[in-house]
Amino acid sequence: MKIVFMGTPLAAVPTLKRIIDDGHEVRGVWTQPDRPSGRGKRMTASPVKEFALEKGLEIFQPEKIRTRASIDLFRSRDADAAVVVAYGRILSKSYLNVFRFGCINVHFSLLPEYRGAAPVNWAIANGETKTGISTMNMDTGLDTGDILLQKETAIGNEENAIELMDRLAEIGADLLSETLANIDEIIPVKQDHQKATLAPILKKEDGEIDWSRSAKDISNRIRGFQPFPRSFTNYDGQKVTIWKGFPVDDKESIPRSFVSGEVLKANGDDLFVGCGDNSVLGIDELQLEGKRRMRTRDVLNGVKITRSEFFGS
RNA sequence: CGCGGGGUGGAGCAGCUAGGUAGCUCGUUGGGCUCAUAACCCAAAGGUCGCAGGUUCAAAUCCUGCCCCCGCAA
Repeated sequence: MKIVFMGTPLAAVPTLKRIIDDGHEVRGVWTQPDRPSGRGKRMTASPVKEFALEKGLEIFQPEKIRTRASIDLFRSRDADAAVVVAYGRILSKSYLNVFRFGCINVHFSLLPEYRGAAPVNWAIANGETKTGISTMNMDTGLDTGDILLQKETAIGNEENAIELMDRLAEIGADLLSETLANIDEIIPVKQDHQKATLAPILKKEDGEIDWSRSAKDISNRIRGFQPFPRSFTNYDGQKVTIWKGFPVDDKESIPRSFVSGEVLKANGDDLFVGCGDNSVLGIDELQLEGKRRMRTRDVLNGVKITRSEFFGS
Protein backbone atom coordinates (compact mmCIF):
# COMPACT_ATOMS: atom_id res chain seq x y z
CA MET A 1 0.00 0.00 0.00
CA LYS A 2 0.93 3.63 -0.38
CA ILE A 3 1.12 5.15 3.08
CA VAL A 4 1.47 8.61 4.51
CA PHE A 5 2.89 8.39 8.00
CA MET A 6 2.23 10.94 10.71
CA GLY A 7 3.96 10.70 14.05
CA THR A 8 6.38 12.43 16.36
CA PRO A 9 7.80 10.71 19.48
CA LEU A 10 9.96 7.66 19.89
CA ALA A 11 6.89 5.51 20.47
CA ALA A 12 5.85 6.10 16.86
CA VAL A 13 9.11 4.93 15.33
CA PRO A 14 8.59 1.15 15.55
CA THR A 15 5.35 1.46 13.59
CA LEU A 16 7.01 3.46 10.84
CA LYS A 17 9.82 0.95 10.73
CA ARG A 18 7.36 -1.89 10.44
CA ILE A 19 5.52 -0.19 7.60
CA ILE A 20 8.77 -0.01 5.70
CA ASP A 21 9.75 -3.57 6.56
CA ASP A 22 6.36 -4.80 5.39
CA GLY A 23 7.12 -3.38 1.98
CA HIS A 24 4.61 -0.57 1.94
CA GLU A 25 5.47 2.52 0.00
CA VAL A 26 5.90 5.49 2.33
CA ARG A 27 4.67 8.53 0.46
CA GLY A 28 5.85 11.01 3.06
CA VAL A 29 6.36 11.45 6.77
CA TRP A 30 4.58 14.16 8.69
CA THR A 31 6.09 15.13 12.01
CA GLN A 32 6.17 18.14 14.31
CA PRO A 33 8.51 20.98 13.39
CA ASP A 34 11.92 21.08 15.06
CA ARG A 35 11.83 22.90 18.35
CA PRO A 36 14.43 24.54 20.54
CA SER A 37 14.80 22.02 23.30
CA GLY A 38 17.03 20.76 26.06
CA ARG A 39 19.81 22.59 27.83
CA GLY A 40 21.11 25.37 25.66
CA LYS A 41 17.93 25.40 23.62
CA ARG A 42 19.26 23.74 20.51
CA MET A 43 16.89 23.02 17.67
CA THR A 44 15.94 19.38 18.04
CA ALA A 45 14.34 17.08 15.50
CA SER A 46 11.65 14.63 16.58
CA PRO A 47 12.63 10.95 16.86
CA VAL A 48 10.38 10.18 13.90
CA LYS A 49 12.19 12.78 11.82
CA GLU A 50 15.58 11.37 12.74
CA PHE A 51 14.48 7.92 11.73
CA ALA A 52 12.89 9.17 8.51
CA LEU A 53 16.10 10.96 7.62
CA GLU A 54 18.05 7.76 8.10
CA LYS A 55 15.70 5.98 5.76
CA GLY A 56 15.79 8.78 3.23
CA LEU A 57 12.05 9.40 3.41
CA GLU A 58 10.38 12.63 2.44
CA ILE A 59 9.64 14.72 5.50
CA PHE A 60 6.97 17.35 6.00
CA GLN A 61 6.77 19.55 9.09
CA PRO A 62 4.02 22.07 8.55
CA GLU A 63 3.80 24.64 11.30
CA LYS A 64 0.10 25.06 10.66
CA ILE A 65 -1.91 22.08 9.60
CA ARG A 66 -5.33 23.58 8.99
CA THR A 67 -4.25 25.71 6.08
CA ARG A 68 -5.24 25.20 2.47
CA ALA A 69 -1.61 24.62 1.55
CA SER A 70 -1.10 21.93 4.18
CA ILE A 71 -4.21 20.08 3.16
CA ASP A 72 -3.31 20.28 -0.52
CA LEU A 73 0.13 18.96 0.25
CA PHE A 74 -1.37 16.05 2.15
CA ARG A 75 -3.78 15.30 -0.67
CA SER A 76 -1.04 15.44 -3.27
CA ARG A 77 0.74 12.46 -1.74
CA ASP A 78 -1.85 10.25 -3.37
CA ALA A 79 -1.71 7.42 -0.82
CA ASP A 80 -4.07 4.61 0.10
CA ALA A 81 -4.10 5.49 3.78
CA ALA A 82 -2.58 7.73 6.40
CA VAL A 83 -1.22 6.06 9.50
CA VAL A 84 -1.21 8.32 12.53
CA VAL A 85 0.74 7.49 15.70
CA ALA A 86 1.03 10.24 18.27
CA TYR A 87 1.44 12.98 15.73
CA GLY A 88 0.49 15.61 18.25
CA ARG A 89 -1.95 17.53 16.09
CA ILE A 90 -5.68 17.28 15.68
CA LEU A 91 -6.47 16.45 12.08
CA SER A 92 -9.39 18.41 10.79
CA LYS A 93 -12.23 16.81 8.89
CA SER A 94 -10.66 17.71 5.57
CA TYR A 95 -7.87 15.22 6.20
CA LEU A 96 -9.94 12.26 7.21
CA ASN A 97 -11.43 11.13 3.94
CA VAL A 98 -8.74 12.12 1.50
CA PHE A 99 -7.41 8.62 0.99
CA ARG A 100 -9.26 5.43 0.20
CA PHE A 101 -8.77 3.96 3.66
CA GLY A 102 -8.85 7.27 5.44
CA CYS A 103 -6.69 7.92 8.47
CA ILE A 104 -5.81 4.92 10.60
CA ASN A 105 -4.75 5.69 14.13
CA VAL A 106 -2.71 3.52 16.45
CA HIS A 107 -3.83 4.36 19.97
CA PHE A 108 -2.10 3.16 23.11
CA SER A 109 -5.08 1.88 25.08
CA LEU A 110 -8.04 -0.42 24.82
CA LEU A 111 -10.57 2.07 23.52
CA PRO A 112 -13.00 3.41 24.54
CA GLU A 113 -10.95 3.54 27.74
CA TYR A 114 -8.23 6.13 28.09
CA ARG A 115 -8.98 8.38 25.18
CA GLY A 116 -6.57 11.26 24.88
CA ALA A 117 -2.93 12.18 24.91
CA ALA A 118 -1.57 10.22 27.86
CA PRO A 119 -3.24 6.79 27.94
CA VAL A 120 -0.17 4.85 29.03
CA ASN A 121 0.66 7.18 31.89
CA TRP A 122 -2.85 7.25 33.26
CA ALA A 123 -3.38 3.52 32.95
CA ILE A 124 -0.44 2.93 35.25
CA ALA A 125 -1.16 5.89 37.50
CA ASN A 126 -4.65 4.51 38.06
CA GLY A 127 -3.29 1.10 38.96
CA GLU A 128 -4.66 -0.78 35.95
CA THR A 129 -3.37 -4.30 35.53
CA LYS A 130 -3.90 -4.45 31.80
CA THR A 131 -4.05 -2.18 28.82
CA GLY A 132 -3.39 -2.55 25.13
CA ILE A 133 -3.38 -1.14 21.64
CA SER A 134 -6.25 -0.19 19.39
CA THR A 135 -6.21 0.62 15.71
CA MET A 136 -9.13 2.65 14.47
CA ASN A 137 -10.55 4.73 11.70
CA MET A 138 -10.14 8.31 12.78
CA ASP A 139 -13.16 10.54 12.87
CA THR A 140 -13.56 14.10 14.02
CA GLY A 141 -13.77 13.27 17.73
CA LEU A 142 -11.01 12.64 20.20
CA ASP A 143 -10.14 8.97 19.75
CA THR A 144 -13.77 8.18 19.05
CA GLY A 145 -13.41 6.41 15.71
CA ASP A 146 -14.54 2.91 14.86
CA ILE A 147 -12.20 0.21 16.10
CA LEU A 148 -10.38 -2.03 13.66
CA LEU A 149 -8.25 -4.29 15.84
CA GLN A 150 -7.25 -4.46 19.47
CA LYS A 151 -4.61 -6.30 21.40
CA GLU A 152 -4.37 -6.59 25.15
CA THR A 153 -1.30 -6.79 27.36
CA ALA A 154 -0.79 -7.13 31.09
CA ILE A 155 0.90 -4.34 33.00
CA GLY A 156 3.75 -5.56 35.22
CA ASN A 157 3.57 -4.85 38.91
CA GLU A 158 6.62 -2.64 38.87
CA GLU A 159 6.51 -1.63 35.23
CA ASN A 160 6.77 2.10 34.69
CA ALA A 161 5.31 4.13 31.87
CA ILE A 162 8.60 4.34 29.98
CA GLU A 163 8.94 0.57 29.91
CA LEU A 164 5.29 -0.01 29.07
CA MET A 165 5.46 2.60 26.34
CA ASP A 166 8.37 0.73 24.77
CA ARG A 167 6.44 -2.51 24.79
CA LEU A 168 3.27 -0.96 23.47
CA ALA A 169 5.20 0.71 20.67
CA GLU A 170 6.25 -2.73 19.45
CA ILE A 171 2.81 -4.24 19.94
CA GLY A 172 1.35 -1.28 18.11
CA ALA A 173 3.67 -1.86 15.19
CA ASP A 174 2.52 -5.47 14.99
CA LEU A 175 -1.12 -4.58 15.27
CA LEU A 176 -0.90 -1.92 12.60
CA SER A 177 0.88 -4.37 10.33
CA GLU A 178 -1.95 -6.83 10.86
CA THR A 179 -4.52 -4.11 10.36
CA LEU A 180 -3.12 -3.04 7.01
CA ALA A 181 -2.70 -6.61 5.85
CA ASN A 182 -6.36 -7.35 6.47
CA ILE A 183 -7.85 -3.95 5.86
CA ASP A 184 -10.35 -5.28 3.33
CA GLU A 185 -11.82 -7.90 5.63
CA ILE A 186 -11.81 -6.09 8.93
CA ILE A 187 -15.22 -4.82 9.96
CA PRO A 188 -14.93 -1.60 11.96
CA VAL A 189 -16.74 -1.71 15.27
CA LYS A 190 -18.30 1.31 16.89
CA GLN A 191 -17.02 2.23 20.32
CA ASP A 192 -19.29 2.01 23.32
CA HIS A 193 -19.19 5.68 24.14
CA GLN A 194 -20.85 5.08 27.50
CA LYS A 195 -17.71 3.35 28.69
CA ALA A 196 -15.32 6.02 27.53
CA THR A 197 -12.76 7.41 29.93
CA LEU A 198 -10.27 10.19 29.42
CA ALA A 199 -6.49 10.32 29.71
CA PRO A 200 -5.76 14.01 29.47
CA ILE A 201 -2.32 15.31 28.67
CA LEU A 202 -0.17 15.57 31.77
CA LYS A 203 0.89 18.91 33.11
CA LYS A 204 3.78 19.78 35.36
CA GLU A 205 1.44 20.26 38.30
CA ASP A 206 0.16 16.70 38.02
CA GLY A 207 3.57 15.52 39.19
CA GLU A 208 3.46 17.27 42.54
CA ILE A 209 2.97 14.52 45.09
CA ASP A 210 -0.07 14.86 47.30
CA TRP A 211 1.01 13.05 50.43
CA SER A 212 -2.56 12.73 51.64
CA ARG A 213 -3.16 10.15 48.94
CA SER A 214 -2.58 6.52 49.81
CA ALA A 215 0.89 5.05 49.43
CA LYS A 216 -0.42 2.66 46.81
CA ASP A 217 -1.85 5.53 44.84
CA ILE A 218 1.33 7.56 45.10
CA SER A 219 3.53 4.66 44.04
CA ASN A 220 1.30 4.05 41.02
CA ARG A 221 1.64 7.67 40.02
CA ILE A 222 5.38 7.49 40.45
CA ARG A 223 5.42 4.64 37.94
CA GLY A 224 2.93 6.29 35.64
CA PHE A 225 4.23 9.82 35.49
CA GLN A 226 7.46 8.95 33.75
CA PRO A 227 9.27 10.31 31.87
CA PHE A 228 7.06 13.38 32.34
CA PRO A 229 6.10 15.16 34.53
CA ARG A 230 7.64 12.78 37.07
CA SER A 231 6.55 12.65 40.68
CA PHE A 232 8.21 15.25 42.81
CA THR A 233 7.93 16.88 46.16
CA ASN A 234 9.63 19.52 48.21
CA TYR A 235 12.27 18.80 50.81
CA ASP A 236 14.24 21.46 52.65
CA GLY A 237 13.46 24.04 50.00
CA GLN A 238 14.54 21.95 47.06
CA LYS A 239 12.76 19.83 44.51
CA VAL A 240 13.07 16.12 45.00
CA THR A 241 11.99 13.68 42.30
CA ILE A 242 10.85 10.25 43.43
CA TRP A 243 11.69 7.61 40.84
CA LYS A 244 10.69 4.45 42.59
CA GLY A 245 8.57 3.75 45.62
CA PHE A 246 6.35 1.12 47.16
CA PRO A 247 3.66 0.82 49.81
CA VAL A 248 5.26 -0.42 53.03
CA ASP A 249 3.53 -3.44 54.52
CA ASP A 250 5.68 -4.07 57.55
CA LYS A 251 5.10 -1.06 59.72
CA GLU A 252 6.69 -2.43 62.85
CA SER A 253 9.50 0.06 63.13
CA ILE A 254 7.17 2.94 62.46
CA PRO A 255 5.31 5.26 64.82
CA ARG A 256 1.63 4.42 65.26
CA SER A 257 0.46 7.87 64.39
CA PHE A 258 1.94 10.28 61.93
CA VAL A 259 1.17 13.09 59.55
CA SER A 260 1.10 12.98 55.75
CA GLY A 261 4.53 13.77 54.38
CA GLU A 262 6.31 13.04 57.64
CA VAL A 263 9.60 11.16 57.40
CA LEU A 264 9.09 8.09 59.55
CA LYS A 265 12.37 6.33 58.96
CA ALA A 266 15.59 7.37 57.26
CA ASN A 267 18.20 4.76 57.82
CA GLY A 268 20.25 2.40 55.68
CA ASP A 269 18.16 1.43 52.69
CA ASP A 270 14.93 2.64 54.23
CA LEU A 271 13.34 5.98 53.64
CA PHE A 272 9.71 5.83 54.77
CA VAL A 273 7.23 8.65 54.41
CA GLY A 274 3.77 8.84 55.92
CA CYS A 275 0.85 9.03 53.47
CA GLY A 276 -2.91 9.20 53.67
CA ASP A 277 -5.12 6.38 54.93
CA ASN A 278 -2.49 5.59 57.52
CA SER A 279 -0.31 4.12 54.77
CA VAL A 280 3.42 4.44 54.35
CA LEU A 281 5.50 4.91 51.21
CA GLY A 282 8.97 3.41 51.00
CA ILE A 283 11.29 5.22 48.62
CA ASP A 284 13.81 3.19 46.62
CA GLU A 285 15.20 5.75 44.22
CA LEU A 286 15.12 9.52 44.26
CA GLN A 287 16.85 12.52 42.84
CA LEU A 288 17.73 15.80 44.50
CA GLU A 289 17.92 19.05 42.61
CA GLY A 290 21.13 19.25 40.61
CA LYS A 291 22.02 15.69 41.52
CA ARG A 292 21.67 12.52 39.58
CA ARG A 293 19.11 9.87 40.30
CA MET A 294 20.25 7.53 43.06
CA ARG A 295 19.29 4.82 45.46
CA THR A 296 18.03 5.71 48.90
CA ARG A 297 21.12 4.36 50.62
CA ASP A 298 23.40 6.60 48.58
CA VAL A 299 21.34 9.66 49.30
CA LEU A 300 21.23 8.94 53.00
CA ASN A 301 25.00 8.50 53.10
CA GLY A 302 25.55 12.08 52.10
CA VAL A 303 22.39 14.00 52.93
CA LYS A 304 21.09 14.01 56.46
CA ILE A 305 17.41 13.42 56.01
CA THR A 306 16.13 12.62 59.47
CA ARG A 307 13.04 11.28 61.09
CA SER A 308 10.19 13.74 61.69
CA GLU A 309 11.30 16.07 58.93
CA PHE A 310 8.74 16.65 56.19
CA PHE A 311 8.29 16.05 52.50
CA GLY A 312 5.95 18.35 50.62
CA SER A 313 4.23 21.47 51.92
C1' C B 1 25.43 32.83 23.48
C1' G B 2 18.40 31.28 27.90
C1' C B 3 19.09 30.73 33.90
C1' G B 4 21.40 27.87 37.76
C1' G B 5 23.82 23.60 40.68
C1' G B 6 27.82 19.96 40.48
C1' G B 7 32.44 16.84 39.18
C1' U B 8 37.09 14.91 45.95
C1' G B 9 39.35 6.65 47.52
C1' G B 10 34.08 1.63 44.95
C1' A B 11 29.04 4.89 46.44
C1' G B 12 26.93 9.49 48.48
C1' C B 13 28.92 13.90 50.64
C1' A B 14 32.28 17.78 53.70
C1' G B 15 36.61 20.70 52.91
C1' C B 16 37.21 25.74 48.64
C1' U B 17 34.91 32.30 50.99
C1' A B 18 40.29 34.07 54.60
C1' G B 19 46.13 28.54 49.88
C1' G B 20 50.23 24.83 53.83
C1' U B 21 49.67 17.09 56.74
C1' A B 22 42.52 14.37 52.44
C1' G B 23 37.72 14.31 56.49
C1' C B 24 32.43 12.12 57.15
C1' U B 25 28.58 8.31 56.31
C1' C B 26 28.66 3.70 53.82
C1' G B 27 30.94 -0.29 51.01
C1' U B 28 35.23 -3.74 50.65
C1' U B 29 39.06 -6.95 53.23
C1' G B 30 40.95 -9.07 57.89
C1' G B 31 40.05 -9.89 63.09
C1' G B 32 36.80 -9.88 67.51
C1' C B 33 32.00 -10.44 70.07
C1' U B 34 27.59 -13.65 69.62
C1' C B 35 23.59 -19.61 69.46
C1' A B 36 23.50 -16.36 65.27
C1' U B 37 23.30 -11.90 62.19
C1' A B 38 22.45 -7.75 57.06
C1' A B 39 23.62 -5.98 64.37
C1' C B 40 27.84 -4.36 67.42
C1' C B 41 33.45 -3.59 68.39
C1' C B 42 38.62 -3.23 66.43
C1' A B 43 41.96 -2.81 62.33
C1' A B 44 43.50 -2.37 57.20
C1' A B 45 43.57 -1.50 52.08
C1' G B 46 42.02 2.12 48.68
C1' G B 47 42.40 9.06 46.29
C1' U B 48 46.19 11.68 39.29
C1' C B 49 40.83 16.08 44.54
C1' G B 50 37.05 16.01 35.95
C1' C B 51 41.18 17.58 32.04
C1' A B 52 44.97 21.21 30.49
C1' G B 53 47.63 25.49 31.54
C1' G B 54 48.76 29.78 34.88
C1' U B 55 49.92 32.45 39.76
C1' U B 56 52.78 30.91 44.26
C1' C B 57 58.05 28.66 48.35
C1' A B 58 53.34 25.83 48.46
C1' A B 59 46.89 24.82 44.93
C1' A B 60 41.24 20.25 46.17
C1' U B 61 41.33 25.51 47.62
C1' C B 62 43.05 31.50 43.54
C1' C B 63 43.01 32.69 37.73
C1' U B 64 42.08 31.02 32.36
C1' G B 65 40.35 27.47 28.76
C1' C B 66 38.01 22.71 27.79
C1' C B 67 35.13 18.07 28.81
C1' C B 68 31.13 15.60 31.42
C1' C B 69 26.62 15.24 34.78
C1' C B 70 22.11 17.47 36.80
C1' G B 71 17.95 21.08 37.97
C1' C B 72 14.90 25.17 35.74
C1' A B 73 12.98 26.94 31.30
C1' A B 74 11.17 25.13 26.48
